[in-house]
Amino acid sequence: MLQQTQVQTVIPYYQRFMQQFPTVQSLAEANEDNLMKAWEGLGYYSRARNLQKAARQIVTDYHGKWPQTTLGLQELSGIGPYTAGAIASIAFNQPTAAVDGNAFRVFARLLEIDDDIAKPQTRKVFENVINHLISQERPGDFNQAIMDLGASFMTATNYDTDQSPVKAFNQSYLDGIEDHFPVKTKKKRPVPIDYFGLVIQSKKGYLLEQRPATGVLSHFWMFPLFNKQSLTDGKQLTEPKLIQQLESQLLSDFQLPIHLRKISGKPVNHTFTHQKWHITMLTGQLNANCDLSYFPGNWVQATNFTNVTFSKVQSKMWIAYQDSLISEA
DNA sequence: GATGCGTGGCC
DNA sequence: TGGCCAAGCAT
Repeated sequence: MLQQTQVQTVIPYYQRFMQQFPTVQSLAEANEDNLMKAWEGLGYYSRARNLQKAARQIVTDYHGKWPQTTLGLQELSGIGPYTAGAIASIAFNQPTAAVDGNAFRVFARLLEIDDDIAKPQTRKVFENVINHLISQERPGDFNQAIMDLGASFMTATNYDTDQSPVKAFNQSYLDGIEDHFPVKTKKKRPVPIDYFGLVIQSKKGYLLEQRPATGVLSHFWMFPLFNKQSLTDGKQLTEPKLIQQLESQLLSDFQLPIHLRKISGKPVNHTFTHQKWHITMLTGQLNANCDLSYFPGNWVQATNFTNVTFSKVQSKMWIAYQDSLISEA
């Protein structure tokens, strides 16, 4: 849970999760819907699937006994160099580095290491240094202390090194160049993508579509999204023309005769690490007698939405739709 | 080795 | 608002 996620965010999820799945065995046997529901809102959902895979590996391949070395631990799904080091040092007292973002930041500043921490190969530099410095007696406490330093006095921005207990060892601070470290190249901006989001209701419920097994929000059930770019085949069309195009596509591809209209209110925006979605919400009435079975999705009553795991962007679309009903009433 | 993968908080 | 950041990993 703590991979790329702050402790503050994780704590309530962790407590609920451990209550629901108290043992490796229980996690291995968990129902997928329950698992995803327990993870709902935490993000990076492949972590949940990998966690269960790892539990199943431990039960079946390791007969319930954890591997205890960094190399052995990395055989488990979802466990990479950092997590393996953290488990090996904290749980099994192995004197091995756990290099996370905190460790990068702390040691880059302490030792003025100017390798670009955005590059994968740089991790080896830090592992080498830390494996020479780490306490042989209390390796877990050592790694935790580094992470706590990085999360308190030596944060990425607004750090307060003057109050730090290790300032006397902080070379970049002593040299007055702490703001030069760590060196980290910038990430690309999220790519903007325009969608229509469809809220279509029949007597059987709202139409939800399952996203493919790969890519953003894989496996999640959402209101159907249509990429405007692929809808027009690259051509520039006015919005009414675009909506007409979508209507005819729904009819020809899925036998859904429908008149679409924009809902009131603002479009839904949602930014992921690499994509920025701008969703124009549409709704419309279906002909009561049309056959609903051609569209590759499910019709779900709103009363059953609590049983479906919603991503943040799906929640936003649902809220936007409900708000539009209120303001139009 | 670069890219994709969520969400929330901060300024 | 937009950019950056957060106890990274799989492909």
